[in-house]
Amino acid sequence: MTEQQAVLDMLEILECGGCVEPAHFFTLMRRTFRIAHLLYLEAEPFADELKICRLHHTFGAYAAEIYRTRSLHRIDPILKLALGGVRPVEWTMARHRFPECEPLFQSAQEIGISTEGVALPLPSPAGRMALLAINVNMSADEWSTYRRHHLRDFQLAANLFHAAMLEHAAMPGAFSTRERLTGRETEVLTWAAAGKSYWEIATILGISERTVRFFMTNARRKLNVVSNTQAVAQAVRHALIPTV
Amino acid sequence: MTEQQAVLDMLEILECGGCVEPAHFFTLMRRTFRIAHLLYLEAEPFADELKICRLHHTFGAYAAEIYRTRSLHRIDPILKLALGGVRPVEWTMARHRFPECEPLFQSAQEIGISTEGVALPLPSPAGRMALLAINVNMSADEWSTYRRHHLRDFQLAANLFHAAMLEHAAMPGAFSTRERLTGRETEVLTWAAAGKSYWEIATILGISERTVRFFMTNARRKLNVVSNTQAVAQAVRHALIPTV
DNA sequence: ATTTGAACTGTCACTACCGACAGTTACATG
DNA sequence: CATGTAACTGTCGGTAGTGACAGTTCAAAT
Repeated sequence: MTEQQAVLDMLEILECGGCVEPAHFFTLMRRTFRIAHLLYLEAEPFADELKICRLHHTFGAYAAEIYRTRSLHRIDPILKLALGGVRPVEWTMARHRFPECEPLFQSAQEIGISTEGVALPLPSPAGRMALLAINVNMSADEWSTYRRHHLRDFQLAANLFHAAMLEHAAMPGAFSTRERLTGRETEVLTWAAAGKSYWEIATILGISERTVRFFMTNARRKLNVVSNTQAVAQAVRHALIPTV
Repeated sequence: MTEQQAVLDMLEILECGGCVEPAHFFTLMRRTFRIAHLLYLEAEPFADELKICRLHHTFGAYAAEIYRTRSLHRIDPILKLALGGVRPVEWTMARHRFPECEPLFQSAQEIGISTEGVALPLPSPAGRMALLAINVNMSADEWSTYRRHHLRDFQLAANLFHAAMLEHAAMPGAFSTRERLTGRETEVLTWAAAGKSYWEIATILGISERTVRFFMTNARRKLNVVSNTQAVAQAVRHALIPTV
């Protein structure tokens, strides 16, 4: 019961935003739970590539070196599953479902890293994804029980830490200087994103082609872009127009 | 402790994917916890509008009617906060921070709905957002303690249910028929999304303008679209190109 | 009552885009 | 060796997009 109390206390600390340092969070987690290692990754997935935005972990430089030099990210099923879904990914489950990823787990064993753990997907707004991977030094049975009791703690802790990370570094604030688009500008952009030409949009909206171009020009100016194509890319990225 | 057991059992049921019916999930939640009402909303936010994709709740038709006729969605701070962030939103906190939303809480009291609760943001891939709102019939003190103990359960349950909903209806499968884009096609699309013309892209990539058009044509064909603008919109939506 | 912003329209000249024609080269896979 | 895929290039003719010129109308806000 005193353990329960420690967990609740830790979650309260996290919720009050008292933890934006990854190292601090990792220490807190390892002190509260029987966790061997932690990894937090924020990335932008596109096609089958990954653009890493933030990466923090406790596996050490040597493990990272091994992972990089052997290009293990190419076969890592945990990355694939966690950044592509919203459900917790059990490491052993991933291992059995993707036989081609054996080199990854064998490399881990080589350098003395356990192969039991779970990865929690943390979807973020704006198409980015993150994950918190938790690695434990336990037997399969032990882990099964431990996981059952603490997955909820892991999930909430991960969410709160992720929230703190996002709020902390939401600073790139390049989009605040943006003028608001009017209703017509949004409509015109929406139809352009659907592949309609000026003439078609004019017909759809029941206005003249010249007027469509007028709205589009205003939209380009407000978005600070040089072509309709770029305007639509911006609008989709910043969720300024709905999916049709 | 038997209550703890019930909670763990419920979470296990959810994790095994045994619950994709919202009504079923709501019943399970209300049986396991002291919850008055639940609401699950999946929506696509754009500008300050909302496109509702899925909505399930237990508040009843009358409450929904009141909410709609009085346009309470316009002032609802819970929608705004939960669909714009990743941190749990406490109802009373929202009420105090946004004085202009009083009509919402007064309407709730009018029809006998408690004003204590929490909303859990559930970010989804592809720019969509969802939330699970939990409404309880408790005094502020009671709720404070209850919430402290069970927020982690709510969060995990919400995540697992949300995952089940996404997996269940990911079927609109319009994008599975899509051919994979090659490296050059992706590059060309990326630069087009950045507002570059064919000539500029050709210069950047060190190839002829004709070749740029060749790649773009292939990309349009593969994406089944009619213009570069539409191609870029599609590519951004399906996360086929990185943010530059 | 004036100002502001959104919605709307027209013409001209230039540039960018797009489809259809018809190819070459290099590399991997069966 | 054949097949396939990616990367690459050229030309022609038509359509679409873009900037700069110069306006009107209507409703809401100051």
